[in-house]
Amino acid sequence: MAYEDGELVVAELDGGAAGDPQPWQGAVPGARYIWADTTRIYPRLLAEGVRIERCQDLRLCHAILAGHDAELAADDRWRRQGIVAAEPTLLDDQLLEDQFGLDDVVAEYRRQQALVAVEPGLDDHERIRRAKLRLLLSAESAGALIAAEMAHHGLPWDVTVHDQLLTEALGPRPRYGERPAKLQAVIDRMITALGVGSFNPDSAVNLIDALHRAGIEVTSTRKWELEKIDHPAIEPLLEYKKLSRLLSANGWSWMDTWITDGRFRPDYVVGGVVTGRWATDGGGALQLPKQIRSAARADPGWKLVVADASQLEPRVLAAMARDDRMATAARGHDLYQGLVDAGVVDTRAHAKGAMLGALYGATTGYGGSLMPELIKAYPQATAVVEEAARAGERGEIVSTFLGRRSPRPPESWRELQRLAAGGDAPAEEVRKARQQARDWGRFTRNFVVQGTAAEWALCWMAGLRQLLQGPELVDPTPEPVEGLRRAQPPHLVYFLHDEVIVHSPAACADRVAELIREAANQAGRLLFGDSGVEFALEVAIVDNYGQAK
DNA sequence: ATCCATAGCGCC
DNA sequence: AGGGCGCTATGGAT
Repeated sequence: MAYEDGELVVAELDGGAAGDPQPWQGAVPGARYIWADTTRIYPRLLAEGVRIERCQDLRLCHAILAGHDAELAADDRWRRQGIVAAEPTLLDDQLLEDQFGLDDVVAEYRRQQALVAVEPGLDDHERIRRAKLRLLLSAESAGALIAAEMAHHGLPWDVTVHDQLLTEALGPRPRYGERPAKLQAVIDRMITALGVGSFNPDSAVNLIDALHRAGIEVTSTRKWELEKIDHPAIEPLLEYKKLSRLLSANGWSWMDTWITDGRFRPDYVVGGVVTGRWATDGGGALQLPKQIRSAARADPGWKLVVADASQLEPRVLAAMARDDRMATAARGHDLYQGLVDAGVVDTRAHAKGAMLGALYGATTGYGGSLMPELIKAYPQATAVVEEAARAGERGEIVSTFLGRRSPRPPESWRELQRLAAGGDAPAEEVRKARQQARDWGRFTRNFVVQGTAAEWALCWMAGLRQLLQGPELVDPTPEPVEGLRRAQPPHLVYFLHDEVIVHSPAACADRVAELIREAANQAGRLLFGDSGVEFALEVAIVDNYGQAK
């Protein structure tokens, strides 16, 4: 079932009848495993205690390369939908095996390699483009391994603490179908204050109707609209919204569904966002509210090492744009303060507003109004996002630093642009077309920075994962007494765009913190070489996640 | 009963 | 006003 060719090791998706010896009796050291889909294979290996050092995930790499090669893109067997159904069944497994034989895996690998190989006769520009793509393919594939390993280990989660938090906020866990006592009390307070009789506060229609009957003129029930109103019912209403959100999104049923054996195991979806960010499939791991983070607790004798990159996106922008002046502002720990110190803006809040405005495409507010200042001070960096926005407005594709490409605007978008460009289009259509073009421009503007930041984060994690396998951290003692868990080295357990958590034995947590910083520096150099940009981190060694930040 | 869009809000 | 997501509940459509 395994095919070896130098460093190339091809592993079939699955093979043989139940009971046959599996192809992996252990990982081949140093080998790069080439396979169709990490999510299909690696969880099973991890369950057997097998850890892989490197892989190439052909499905993920296909998705990236499809933006570069039309012929490859046309082979839609490799699209995610073709490989993983929402809920895979045994039939899907069978179809998959019929669809992808070993030959298909080898052929796809060869085809992908041909697109990124450095061959004689290529000019410098093309060599660099290919080298970046190779790095992106490795980083994405490493991400696939890391996501599976995170799911395997899980974020340590204390359901007792979680239950206490919920009980404190909402009252004791109610019987099925009932409202927690404190939640009901808040509703009662609100209804009394409104004085219009009982209604269902979960229904936006009922709620807005009740507010109107009480003489409160609102057009929506959004928090920020309600906050402006002076009425005794507003305070309990906002409190209700907060509590009901906690209950429905991260309450007891979430706990029952997502916490098993004291671990939170969300399904990360590598490359699940167009920009290259990860998504999750269930569990909402990327929206874990601060309210309940203290339930994420290290095991006894262990620590959580929590690290997040400070102002990652502005730093990434400075590095990818080779903007030395912005790199200088990023030299300190606080890039926004750096902008103030450089005399570009007067306050840190303004610096942050201006920076985020540049990244997201603000046109009004002080974010928008400070753009001229920012452009004057940092022409290099701002040109990168401005050009990306202009390209998007023209319907062009933009690219991250390593070469992940943005999607084409939809056909309906192109149609409207063509119509508006025609000359005799109604003024209303022209206005809509212009609006739509600006919207797409904001998307492409943000794409290049968000996507490159995602690449930095992948490289950071991939490097860290390797450093955590260093001999100093891996306990070499043999398996202890039967039934006891083997001593584990520190391992990644959580990822949130620009933040990681490592679960580490307390004794080596300090060293882990150093390695996280080292990995951040390495990632910066790996992507951008000697850009002069520091990738500052906030690192905390804590017992629970709530103590960080 | 099931699908889909929307409102609203959590995270970066 | 702005970028990217996922999740829950609601309510209309099928």
